[in-house]
Amino acid sequence: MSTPERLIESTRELLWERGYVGTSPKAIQEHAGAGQGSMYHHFKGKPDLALAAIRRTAEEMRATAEGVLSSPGSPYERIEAYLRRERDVLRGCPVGRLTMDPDVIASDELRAPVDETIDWLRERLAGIVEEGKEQGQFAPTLDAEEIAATILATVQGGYVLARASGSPAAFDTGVRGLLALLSPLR
Amino acid sequence: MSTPERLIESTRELLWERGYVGTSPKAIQEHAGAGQGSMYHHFKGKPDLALAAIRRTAEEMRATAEGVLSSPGSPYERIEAYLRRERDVLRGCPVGRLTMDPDVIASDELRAPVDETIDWLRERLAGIVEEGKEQGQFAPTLDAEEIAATILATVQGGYVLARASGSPAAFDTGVRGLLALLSPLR
DNA sequence: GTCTATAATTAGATAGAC
DNA sequence: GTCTATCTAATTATAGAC
Repeated sequence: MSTPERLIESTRELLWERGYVGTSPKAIQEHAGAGQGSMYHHFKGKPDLALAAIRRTAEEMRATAEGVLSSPGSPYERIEAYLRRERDVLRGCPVGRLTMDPDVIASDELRAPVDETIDWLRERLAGIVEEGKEQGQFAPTLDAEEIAATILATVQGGYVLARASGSPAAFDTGVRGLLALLSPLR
Repeated sequence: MSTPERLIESTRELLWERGYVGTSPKAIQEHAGAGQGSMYHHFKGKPDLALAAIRRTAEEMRATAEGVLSSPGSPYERIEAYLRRERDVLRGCPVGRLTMDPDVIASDELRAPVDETIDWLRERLAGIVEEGKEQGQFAPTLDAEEIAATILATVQGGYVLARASGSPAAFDTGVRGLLALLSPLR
């Protein structure tokens, strides 16, 4: 892997684990096996490198979600597949965790990829819920945008519950509750 | 206010805004108007002070939640009151945000108050859902523990959506979706 | 109890040799 | 492109005077 590549990938991992505030250029350099001069040659500084890392993480998450959401099956089944998809629950969401970072939120540039990804996901889910309403799988009284926000919030909040308790179980419990509420059988 | 008090209150505010990793002893001292020597006289160091701050924040959150959840009304109404209670949405949850802090999660002592508070809240909500099932307000097929986890996750995740978009609206949208799914009328 | 002095380490970056 | 040297400020303390 090229040096810029290693720097970006290292930044992605450290951002996921320690957030922006908790990630120092030195730590990135050590993790990437690159010198200081090398880092500042390829990137303007920490924000520049973080932006590249965040953009890539956001892109990847979107691709993963699209893969699950566009799979065959009924709207309910696709939402279930998204909710039950394998996740590294205790590591948290690599995109969502950035919203708790004061420096990311303070920068419009760094926040943009986060905002866009979550917004895209919400719209994508809303479309599927709408489909489900048309097919009679979901009650016509439900608001697709609202349900989409609830689904996303349950996932993002599930990470919080799991990390608080130190076990992925809490995530799954919350997901099962939501699926029960959404279930077309009830 | 006494110096230790001011130090604890300052730490609480900074932890809420910048997290543990992003909060320096110096920032705490400046915010509290206390000198360095003063801080190290009253507390062993940053972790000791943070523990006092986190414990108090957890206690306060529990008291606030109990106030809303023990108010008169049906189970659904009390859950609705909890979900709709006034919040400083864009600041995030002062307890939940700590779960994204690597140093808090790495320390059993610092994580304990967070874990206990969230766990207590989940049990408290589960009891109310159970009540609702007994009264026929919620379907008997629902699992109270699961629904409680979903409610808490929706709240915690709502903060994430709101901070990503920079607007409290996303929080409210997710809450409305959940209330629609829980509604005894549907 | 509070203050100042001191100190080892890191953060975040620039300059310039190679 | 990568490296080392250098720099300013901040971090997280400890020591000891007042």
